[in-house]
Amino acid sequence: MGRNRTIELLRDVDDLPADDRQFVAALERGLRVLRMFSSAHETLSNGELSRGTALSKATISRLTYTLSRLGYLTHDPASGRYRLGPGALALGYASLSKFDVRQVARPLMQNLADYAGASVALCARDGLNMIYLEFRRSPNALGLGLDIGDRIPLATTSVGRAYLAAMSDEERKPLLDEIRRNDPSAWPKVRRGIEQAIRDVAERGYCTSLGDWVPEIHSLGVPLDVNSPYGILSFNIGGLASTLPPRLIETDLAPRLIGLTRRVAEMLGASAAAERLPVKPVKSGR
Amino acid sequence: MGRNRTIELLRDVDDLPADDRQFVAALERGLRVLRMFSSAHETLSNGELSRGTALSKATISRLTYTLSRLGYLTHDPASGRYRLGPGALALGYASLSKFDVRQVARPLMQNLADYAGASVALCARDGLNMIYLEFRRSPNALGLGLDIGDRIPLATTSVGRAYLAAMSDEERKPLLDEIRRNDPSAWPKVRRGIEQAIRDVAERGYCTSLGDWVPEIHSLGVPLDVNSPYGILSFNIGGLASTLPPRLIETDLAPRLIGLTRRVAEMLGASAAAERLPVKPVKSGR
DNA sequence: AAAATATGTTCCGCTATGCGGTACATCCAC
DNA sequence: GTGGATGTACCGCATAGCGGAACATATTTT
Repeated sequence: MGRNRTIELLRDVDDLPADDRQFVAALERGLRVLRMFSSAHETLSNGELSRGTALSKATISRLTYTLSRLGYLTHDPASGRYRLGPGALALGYASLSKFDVRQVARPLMQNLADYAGASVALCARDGLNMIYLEFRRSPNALGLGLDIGDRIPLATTSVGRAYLAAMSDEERKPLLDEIRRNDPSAWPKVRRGIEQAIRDVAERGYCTSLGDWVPEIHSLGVPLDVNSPYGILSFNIGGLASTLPPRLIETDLAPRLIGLTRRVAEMLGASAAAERLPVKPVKSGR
Repeated sequence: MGRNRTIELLRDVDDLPADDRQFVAALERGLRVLRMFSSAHETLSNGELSRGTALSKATISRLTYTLSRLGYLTHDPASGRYRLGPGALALGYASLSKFDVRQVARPLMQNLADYAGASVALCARDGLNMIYLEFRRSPNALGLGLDIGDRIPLATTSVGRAYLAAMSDEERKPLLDEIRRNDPSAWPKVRRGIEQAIRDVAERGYCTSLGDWVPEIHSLGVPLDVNSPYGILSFNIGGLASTLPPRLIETDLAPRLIGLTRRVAEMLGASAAAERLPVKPVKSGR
């Protein structure tokens, strides 16, 4: 039966088509737990995990036990709290390190961040979020305490909207559906923001979010449509509203961020080169 | 057995006490899959994964499907191969970024790497491996293509032995048992190396591995016994045998690496400060 | 050209798995 | 003390998810 035609978009957690004989739920649950750890929650207790993941206490207990045995979490016996262990590190870093857009973009991002007295980020999509791949900020910039690996919403941030604006209509459609389903009550407003962004990107090359996500934060985003394994990427400049007034964005920062994006895109002509090492069988010990 | 032409870093801690009512096996299997991806294997096919993890084809197929849906892997339809997706990144990076030993040590490590024309690494233990937390190398140094997040064996490398040397006898005991069980035939030789290292560290503050892991690689290691969430850490200098002759190590490099370690340890007086944010319940959507 | 290999996906029966309710054990605060 | 948290352990039961095999599909061999 050749019915597996659907494009593999990364459907986010939460909506499991339930009756999927292929889906390994226990794995998903375990990853839900790991996912809770971010720069905002360096350490978490079983209780917090249970609340944050909507999994039963017993289940969490088993999962944290398993993850600890495997080195993905470490347990602080004194506080009874967990934090990411050395094992977790290997996962993420491997993908980051060889990802050359970052190397190329980093110095330019730092310059612009310093110039604007704000922060500049490079993001990819992860479900209904945008995830920080690279992040530079001006030393004296105030802002949210974000860092590489953190996630921010897709629908209400400028990076997210820039991302959406760069997609083809067919790709965007299902994603918008999901956003709507995810929070129907917010949808009318969210939708307007996105449509505006699509127009803005088409006409001026950038879009904004002036307090649409966090009231006191302004930001602008520009998509980078380059052939990366993570698909479309996008840049933003973000900071306090007072630092980034609309006029400044429009006349000065937007052209600069667009320029940055253009230069990065140019520098990425020669990439690729996939090496494929053979993988030896592992003795099935156990 | 055959020559180790390709270095297999991913040997897992294969021996789990099996009958553990608390242990979630499906989760472990899924993580085994993610773990296969490293700087040596940027992309992998289902077949390679099946071989490398000793899991059945059907199981791998289900796991890669699940991981892809969740954004931890991305699938390249053309080649049929997987690579780590944006989701994976969030895991590792969160733990790395806030880990201040790295910030402190990095510049010193770079200096020493440049001076020695070799590479310098900071490692923690992950099962029976040492994992690279930070890594600096001289621009013109040849060596293994390692990077942050990669793993190398505990028992035959200098960092690993330095780590072992810094443990208390009671802690070390079970670990040594595990090493022995993991490869009984190699044990006599491995054991001698470790005992030598323990003596060396006690008497001179460092230990070496002169080709004990990879024939043409020499290295020396120094433990850093500081109160970190990852437990004991250790530094190494590593490079080609011709670059790191024993005499040079003994007279020049060892004192320098010990000095580096000492300085890092001193700088880490004022650390700690744990912030604990509350965790809001998640609407149990589903 | 098959035919032979190697690859990945799907199907399906069976059992071990892992889920969650409950009970138990601590630890706080008051 | 009691009441409210917290985390672990137990255990019955449904089902998740495992693996062998059948089925596709691509790649190479003859």
